[in-house]
This record gives sequence, C-alpha cells and structure tokens, in this order.
Amino acid sequence: MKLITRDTDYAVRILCYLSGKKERTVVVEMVRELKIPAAFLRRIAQRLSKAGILTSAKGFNGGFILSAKPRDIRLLDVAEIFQGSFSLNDCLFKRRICPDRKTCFLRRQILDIEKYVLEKFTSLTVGDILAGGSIDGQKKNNQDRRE
Amino acid sequence: MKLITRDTDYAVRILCYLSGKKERTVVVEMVRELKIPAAFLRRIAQRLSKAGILTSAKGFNGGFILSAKPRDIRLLDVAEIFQGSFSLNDCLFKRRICPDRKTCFLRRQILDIEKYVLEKFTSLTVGDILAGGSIDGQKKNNQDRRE
DNA sequence: ACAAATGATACTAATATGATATCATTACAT
DNA sequence: ATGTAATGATATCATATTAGTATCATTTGT
Ligand code: FES
Ligand code: FES
Repeated sequence: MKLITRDTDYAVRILCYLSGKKERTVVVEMVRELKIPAAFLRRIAQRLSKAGILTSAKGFNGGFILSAKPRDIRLLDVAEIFQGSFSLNDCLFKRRICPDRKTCFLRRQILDIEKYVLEKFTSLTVGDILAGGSIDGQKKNNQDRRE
Repeated sequence: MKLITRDTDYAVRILCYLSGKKERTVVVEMVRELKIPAAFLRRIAQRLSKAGILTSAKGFNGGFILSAKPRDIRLLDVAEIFQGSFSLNDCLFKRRICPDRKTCFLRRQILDIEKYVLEKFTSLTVGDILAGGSIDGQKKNNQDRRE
C-alpha cells in the first residue's frame, strides 16, 4: 500500500529541484538531473503548473519556476493534485453496506488515522523536506503534535 | 485512497457476524445476512480459514466458526491477509531514485504515519468493533495513545 | 451412493497507476 | 514572416491491483 504515488513522488522531486533555481528551468534540464522519463516529467510539470504550484512560460525562454517559496508549498496540496482528496474511509457507505455508520467504531478509527495523515501532510512543506534532507534534526517539532 | 480494501472490509463483517454465533455457520446463511456476493464471500471465508482466523469443517454439518474470541482477533492480522504487510513507504528505494534515503525527511514522516496506522490496527480487535458499534463510548482509551 | 458443505484454483472484468505520443499554441530571434 | 524552442492539451497504451465469477476436487453425514 502506498501513501504516496509515483506522480506525487516525482512532483516532490521536481519541486525540490526547482527550489534551488532562481530562473525558469526547462524540462530537458530537469530530465537530465532527475532521471525521470521525459514525457512523464513534462506531464507532471504541466499539472503542477495548472494547479498553480508552478508558473510556466511557453516559447523561447520558457520553462517552469516555483510559484511560491518552498516553505509555502504543502505536501498535501501536491499530493491532492495526483491522488485526489485524502479520504481514507471509502470503506463502506459508498456501497451502503455498513449497517450503522453513525456508531461504527472502525470508521471512527479510520477517521482518526485520516486526520493524522492530513495533519502531517498539511504541516509538511517542500521547505521542510529540503531542510530535513541536508541539515537534519531540529525540524521535528511542528509535526509531532496531533490534534 | 483506501486504507482498507473491500476484501478486508467484507472479512471484518463476516467476523463480526460470526462473533454472534456459537455453532458453525454455513456460507449461504452469511450471504443471506450480509448481502455479499456468494462466491466472493466464500473465497474470503476460505482465506480467513487458511490463515487460521476461522476454523472450517467440510461436509454435511460443515461451515465456519471463529478460531478465537472476537477480542483476540486483531484488525491488523485480518488486513494483512488481503492487503499484504502494511508498509506505506514504497515511495522510492524500490527504483533507487531517492538521492539519500538515510536523511530523507519525507520518508521519516511516512514511517511515522505507518507506525501510527500499525498501532491502531494492532490494538483494534473485532471485539472492539462490535462493542463500539452497539454499546458506544467507554471503549475509547485503549487506542488513544500512540507510541 | 448421494447431497451438502468447504478446498483449491483458474479465470474475467473493472479500475487505477505508470508511461508514451502527438498535435496545438506561444514567444523569441533573426 | 518564419523557424525553432518551449509548454498546453489530450489521446492512447501498458501494467498492476482490485473486485468478482466459475469450476472441479474433496470431505462428511445419512
Ligand atoms: S462505516 Fe466504515 S466500517 Fe462502518
Ligand atoms: S526515501 Fe522515500 S522519499 Fe526519500
């Protein structure tokens, strides 16, 4: 089971890479550095752009650039582009099988987990990922708190 | 995204239903009550049986019965039968893309979530689900604690 | 021997994920 | 204005996972 799908994964990489850039960056360059299949990377960049996370420019000096600072790009927003909204309890009502969803204990537990994931993914930003990767430590507090 | 797949979901229902039975119960009866497609329900019961969670008997007075008390059947064990082991961070190493997994902050976060889910699913038993569904309240404490 | 049950297993269908390919559009440079 | 370098939009294909079906073999009580 995957919490993060490949597209999201690639998207995060792309965003991390672009965090180090001040100017627009072209797909071929990203491909060179990130080793992601070109056509796929392009489509991902396009979706990020459409979602407003990247800003793009066509034509000669075109390319992609972050629309916001790394620490203002939340993992949740990125993940939702590719994986839809995070709702973990598709479990039952969809097909109306659970006898009584109001009192369903299992459902409450899953909602709890969902809440936890949501909090993590909301507080986690591209900036955090970058900082955690190189600097390490100290960054732990802002997500060690639930509710 | 689903944390619990349909098979697991059905399995839990089956287990809950069988919790109310002292004698072996036959597939057709479960189908009648649970409205799960017969062939599918049967296959699920068989897998539960193979995993030792149900005990089965062939032939005339055959059927399925719980192998243990409801409160000793953990959701984790059930889920793992149908969904494999719970590891949420398939994210990267599989294809060796993440530059440095030792310091990867994102990975640490996902491991955190994984741990949380594992704890919930380990402490949650069929007994809890039953109790939560009918009695309500009071049962909350044993899973409101992480780590 | 027969009927009632599960055991084992192979198959099909639908959906989600991962990846590719192609044509349209824009923008700069000459 | 024309060519080229870029992204935009979209259609298609491939693979994996999930959901569900079908069938034959085996066991057991009467
Ligand atoms: S409502 Fe989801 S398991 Fe009961
Ligand atoms: S190791 Fe999984 S995101 Fe870096």
